[in-house]
Amino acid sequence: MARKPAAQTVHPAAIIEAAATVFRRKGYHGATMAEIAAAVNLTAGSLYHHFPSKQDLLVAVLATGLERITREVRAAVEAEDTSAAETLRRIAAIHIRSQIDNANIAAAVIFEGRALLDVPDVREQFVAQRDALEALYRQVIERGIAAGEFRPVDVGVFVKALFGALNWVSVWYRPDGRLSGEEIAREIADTFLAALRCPLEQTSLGE
Amino acid sequence: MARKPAAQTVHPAAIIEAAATVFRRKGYHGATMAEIAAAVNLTAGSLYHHFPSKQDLLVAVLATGLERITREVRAAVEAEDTSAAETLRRIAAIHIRSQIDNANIAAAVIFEGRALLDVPDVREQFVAQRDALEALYRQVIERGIAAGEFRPVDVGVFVKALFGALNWVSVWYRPDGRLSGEEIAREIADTFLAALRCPLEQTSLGE
Amino acid sequence: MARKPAAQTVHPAAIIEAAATVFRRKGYHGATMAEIAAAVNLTAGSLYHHFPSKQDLLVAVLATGLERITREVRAAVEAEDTSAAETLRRIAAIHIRSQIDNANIAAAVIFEGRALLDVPDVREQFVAQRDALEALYRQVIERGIAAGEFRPVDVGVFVKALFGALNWVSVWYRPDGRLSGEEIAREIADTFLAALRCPLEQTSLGE
Amino acid sequence: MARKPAAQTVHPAAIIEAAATVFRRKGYHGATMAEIAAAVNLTAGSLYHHFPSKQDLLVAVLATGLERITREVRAAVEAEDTSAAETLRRIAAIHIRSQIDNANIAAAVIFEGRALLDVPDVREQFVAQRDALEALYRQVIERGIAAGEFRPVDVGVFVKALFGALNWVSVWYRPDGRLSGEEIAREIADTFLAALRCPLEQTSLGE
DNA sequence: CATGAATGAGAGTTCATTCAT
DNA sequence: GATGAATGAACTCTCATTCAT
Repeated sequence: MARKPAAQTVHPAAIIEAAATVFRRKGYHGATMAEIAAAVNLTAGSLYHHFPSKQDLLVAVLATGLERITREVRAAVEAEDTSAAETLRRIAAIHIRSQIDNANIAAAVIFEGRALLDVPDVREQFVAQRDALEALYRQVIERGIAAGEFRPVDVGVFVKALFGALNWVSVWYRPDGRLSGEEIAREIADTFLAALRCPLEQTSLGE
Repeated sequence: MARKPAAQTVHPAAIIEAAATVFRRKGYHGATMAEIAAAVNLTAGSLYHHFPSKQDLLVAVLATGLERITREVRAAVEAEDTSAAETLRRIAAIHIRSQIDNANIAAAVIFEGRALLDVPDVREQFVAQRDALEALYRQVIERGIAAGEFRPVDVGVFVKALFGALNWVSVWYRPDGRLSGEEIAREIADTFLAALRCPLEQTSLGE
Repeated sequence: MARKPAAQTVHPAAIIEAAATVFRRKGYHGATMAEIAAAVNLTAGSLYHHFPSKQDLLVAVLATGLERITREVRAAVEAEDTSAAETLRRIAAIHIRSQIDNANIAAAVIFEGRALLDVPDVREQFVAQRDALEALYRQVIERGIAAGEFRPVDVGVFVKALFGALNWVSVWYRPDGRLSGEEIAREIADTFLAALRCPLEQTSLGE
Repeated sequence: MARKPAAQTVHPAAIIEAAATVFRRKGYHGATMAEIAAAVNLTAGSLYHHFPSKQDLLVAVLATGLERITREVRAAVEAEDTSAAETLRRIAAIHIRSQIDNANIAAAVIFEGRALLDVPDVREQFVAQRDALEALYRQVIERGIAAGEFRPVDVGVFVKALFGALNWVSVWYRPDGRLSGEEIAREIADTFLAALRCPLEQTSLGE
């Protein structure tokens, strides 16, 4: 009751990428194992030789995405060879490049993580990893403020706003758009750096 | 053996709110008609007396959310009684208040619209409505730049960044958090206004 | 994506009987929900309106079978209007009639209970019910011995042997066989009663 | 990266025993080739170098079990060196020892044979083998009756009852129980022998 | 209008079986 | 011989949807 062998070996990474692609297009619950499998020329059943469940696939996607960007951002943050402002530029560039180069996985991290939130087992790890990434951004802002490089802002809200602005790129970026990823990163970094350096008087003066 | 139906007439708005709540928690595909129905003390079958399909429910949720915020934002934008800066403050406050007061519907607008994107019929309307809202923000920025109130920025990217920062509130806001919605709105508006007013020289000087 | 209504209401008892029938023919694991459903003119999905899972169906079958026979046997045992020997005749008749009249359910009790043994939740209840039935048989034997009606035997083994002999009927009985259920019951009761009354010397003399 | 295969040649008998073990625990349909294979340190695929199908495994298990006990019982029956009573004692002991020493295979013979009943090919052979065994028991009873050693009983029912009592041991026997296999065998043999020798009057006098 | 039963189309998952290595 | 990857069929269970009552 079975038949044919198949192509070459399928790499886990390829499956993760395929899963992310489908998750992005359909959402976790809307995605089917068959569709993911087809994307790597497998049947649904065969997928189970590589991942024990759909949920594990999501976990793998999220972990991959978070690890990748966290590693890079951490390197930038820990390389204390430069000013906080320049560090912020760098990590904005990393963040956006990550969203463009690994668009599917990055989008899954942003939008599909929620599907794990009611699974206590995995929830913890995911939330921890996500918070760790955010903490790195917070660290940069705080360092800049401590050094007098930035004006004091509410770091909590500021970092969330920055995160929101950067993550949102994943929603609207189109490869054939007007601007490249670098340009977008520069614009966004400019915006937030301007906000961090601008003398308070200018800002708080309402009309 | 059956009893009289307990509740009075069910208002469509209540169903929409219920649907939004479930969509937010489970995602559109993860939500079930039974769960939505239960939230308004109905059974799945009864829901069909009010909405012809699950998809129509989503359409209603999204339309409701977008109309509500668009109406308010439009009023603020068209009230040309004040500066662009103040207008931007106002719409930030509206945007965030909307996300807090109608948290479920707002979240659905942001995260579940995607589920309609592969349904050509509805897609157009949703995208149009969404773009119309964004156009209002763009309008404010452009007016401020034209008036010399703001420094020239890349309006496209700037508005997306602002949108991202504001929408992201829906992800992290907790009613019992440190800051109120107004405070959050003020902080975010401050940030973007600072960026819009800051003399370019300061910003563009890298290290 | 759905269609037709159907016949009259399906009684849970009918589903339980249908399930027992299929369980008997194919075994619990070999049985399919579709097959059970078909036996009551339903589709597999519809079965879930009546029983939440296949396992629950088995639980219901077993509970039904055990309750039915236990109730009858208990009545016979508690009716202390007669000798132990007569009581034993009566419960043998009940046991076998139960296996003939409710052949499918009875067979399930005997052969499919095992499928529940690795489900701790249900295991307890099933084992308890089963042991309670056996205890009734034991009670009869013990009463007879205490009354001097029966010679002393190892009650534990004796009851198991009796149970085995009676249960085994479910394996070999054919409605079109040479003997009726009553006749079979009489033969088996005769056998075990003879054993209980025979002077020990006769038995223990080997050759 | 792979290592040398660890084990020496796998004996078919070991696989049969492993299969029986799993069959007993899970039932034929509940058992998986992977689980059976794992029990002999193989993978599912490798099992097919030894047995062409799961069904063949079951056939082998049943045949092994039936052959083994049949051979021993036949030897005891054909050794006409003793009385029918003593022969019956011997075969009861053999039957039970077989169920204890080869508990898994014996249980499979009793409970899993059913899985072959809808496979015409194999059905015949299995049923024939099973009936042949039963015929040996019948032979002993008939010889005893013919010799006047036993009172006349309905041989058909009597043998089924004996079989049931003996087979049932496989359900309840625990190695750490109160009685040894020999003791159980003696008790059961005592019971049936008593029934066979008891003067009819004693038994047939009901109340 | 409300309901519950029914449906049928999957969805995720399992598994016996095959086969290239 | 052994292995692991692959397959496809089947299975349990879910769910949007329909409709008689």
